[in-house]
Amino acid sequence: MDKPATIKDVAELARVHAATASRALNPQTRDKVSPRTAARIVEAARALGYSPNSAARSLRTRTSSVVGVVIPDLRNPVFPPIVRGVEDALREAGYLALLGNTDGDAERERDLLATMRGQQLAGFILATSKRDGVPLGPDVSVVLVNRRTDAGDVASVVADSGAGVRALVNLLVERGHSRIGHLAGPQDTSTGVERYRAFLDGLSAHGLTPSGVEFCDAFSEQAGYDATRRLLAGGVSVTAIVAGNDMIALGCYGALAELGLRCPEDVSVTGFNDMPFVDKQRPALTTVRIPHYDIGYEAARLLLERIADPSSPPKRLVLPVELIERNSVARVALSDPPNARTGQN
Amino acid sequence: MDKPATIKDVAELARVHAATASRALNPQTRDKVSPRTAARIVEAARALGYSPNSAARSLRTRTSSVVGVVIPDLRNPVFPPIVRGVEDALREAGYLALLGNTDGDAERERDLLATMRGQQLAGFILATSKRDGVPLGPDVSVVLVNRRTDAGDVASVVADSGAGVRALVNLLVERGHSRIGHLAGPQDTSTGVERYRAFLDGLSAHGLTPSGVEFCDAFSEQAGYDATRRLLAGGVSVTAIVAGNDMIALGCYGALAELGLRCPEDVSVTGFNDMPFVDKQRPALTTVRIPHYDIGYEAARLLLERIADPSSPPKRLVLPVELIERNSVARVALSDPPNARTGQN
DNA sequence: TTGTATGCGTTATCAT
DNA sequence: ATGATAACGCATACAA
Repeated sequence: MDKPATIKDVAELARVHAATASRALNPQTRDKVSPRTAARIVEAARALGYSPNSAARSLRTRTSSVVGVVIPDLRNPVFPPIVRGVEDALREAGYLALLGNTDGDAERERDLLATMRGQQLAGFILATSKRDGVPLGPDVSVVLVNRRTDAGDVASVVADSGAGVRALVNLLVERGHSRIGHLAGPQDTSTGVERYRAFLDGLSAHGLTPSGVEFCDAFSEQAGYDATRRLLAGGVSVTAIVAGNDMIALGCYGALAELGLRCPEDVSVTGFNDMPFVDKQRPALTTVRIPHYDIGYEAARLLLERIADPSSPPKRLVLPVELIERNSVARVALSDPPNARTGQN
Repeated sequence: MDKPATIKDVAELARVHAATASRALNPQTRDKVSPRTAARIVEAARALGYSPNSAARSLRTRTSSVVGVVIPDLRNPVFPPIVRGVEDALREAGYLALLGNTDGDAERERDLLATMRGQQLAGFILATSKRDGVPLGPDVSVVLVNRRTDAGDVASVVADSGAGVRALVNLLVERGHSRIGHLAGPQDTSTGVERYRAFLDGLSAHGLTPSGVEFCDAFSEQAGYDATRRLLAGGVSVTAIVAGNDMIALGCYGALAELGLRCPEDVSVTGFNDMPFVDKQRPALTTVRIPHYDIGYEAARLLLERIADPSSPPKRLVLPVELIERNSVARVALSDPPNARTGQN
């Protein structure tokens, strides 16, 4: 009894034919067999520790209970909760997650997708950040995370970045800021451009214009540091900086400290993502919390829906974000000469 | 031409039999076919965009190029780099990673392993933390991470926790500390007991005994906070605390601050793991860096070795750790009455 | 309701 | 060196 039991073994023990056992064991077709024999078969399966051979099943049904999950890099702290959410939703449905990292490299992504396609996967969850098209045919189910194609024919789940940035800008304006700069994320990522646009929109809603924008070539601390140095070297004077994400904000902290500028007394800083431990920084970072786990969970739910009914229209989910006020935003000091237009709202 | 090409299509185009095509396309058996026809077959495969159906292959060969990776929770910051290392090593060998979280629940682990076993996986990497036996037969290849069975018949990769803790204790003693307490991790985890034992050993190597030990019921900030309160509520006076890991150390920071104790001036604190951002805490945490990525990478290498040659003896790898000195350890103040035995080394 | 027959795509064995 | 054949385990169309 070394080898795992097959459905034939189960059938034999239950004294039925393999086809009957198959029907009894499959929830889909269970009602096609009498309750009495079904119970006997289930019992036999349990006794033998039967677990179906998924390779055989996949070969036969041309699909599997495995979903490909492709992300840039698991070490980026936004992805673990997303992947965890995906995995939880998948497991509830009896599905498994096949994980792959691309490091944002288009070729790696193609290779990985090609390899995975050979695995008869039921679908894909793509969280890669570049904005180019989806390199998969229309026959496979796909859900995009943190990213949307310009064409609306692919399901996606994103956070409402725009609302988050506008909330940040509103907070700043409420606190009396009018000279506000932006450390924008890479403009070849959808989050980077969305937040940049929302920053512009949020400002203009208050009749303001940006006091300086610098673009980061990565969502990294180093890039944030460099961009801050550039922003301030240009002689622009700001009382607040909206960073493209938390990492960039942390880099900004470092540059500010080096420049002898205090945060938040001299310049307020905001982040984006609410990564672990930004609440423990000095000062604790005011930022926007993104429901990463929920994004992953809902993405998997959406994918499961599409797998169950491929003809269903691809939904595009936008999840709300939450403003997290901490200590990196201060009311602009009275000694700081207020902008002439300050009284207007 | 909707459906993906099969090996039969390739064979037809190359005007050979499917069996020949199979031989030509498989690196293992390529030399059993003439170079001329082999080239023709490879060309045909490329022309048709042929990619083998892994379900059929798995069904036939009773194995696959997929490895199961089981961890407690991806959101625990030690796991992402481990999983990334695993994935990189696997991909270099053309393998894929099937990921599952157990939340440390034994039943969940059993279920997951049962589900995965049905997938004809080539092997498993288990990073679950409980110390009980491995719930898999001897026929499947397994490598343990951060954990070893008491029996030495299973391959494993661990960090040298003992050396790390001893380095921490040595540092503390060098700095004049002799009243040292320990916030031990859960004693049903191998890391928890290993570090506890190493703490005792390290101390006794200097002729010291612990000035207090409290056990945490989890490797969490809250548990660290609670344990610190208990330790100090007992009236014990320590000048240094060795925490079971970084999270516990962070909880310790919190409790100390609440008690009006300054770190490191009043009490020094050490962590373990060197999680992201502990270098940005106040004070920056002195800790031990574990080569998480390498652990994952080497674990996958070991597994691949065992898959290639199941009769090879199960290796047990111990990777070196690195002491990271930052600002949470101070020389004990002169005003603090030194222990009578201080002069002994 | 249950049994029979067939094929999914691949590779291993045997024959040529 | 290549071809023919069978079998891996399962699910389904069809027959009973």
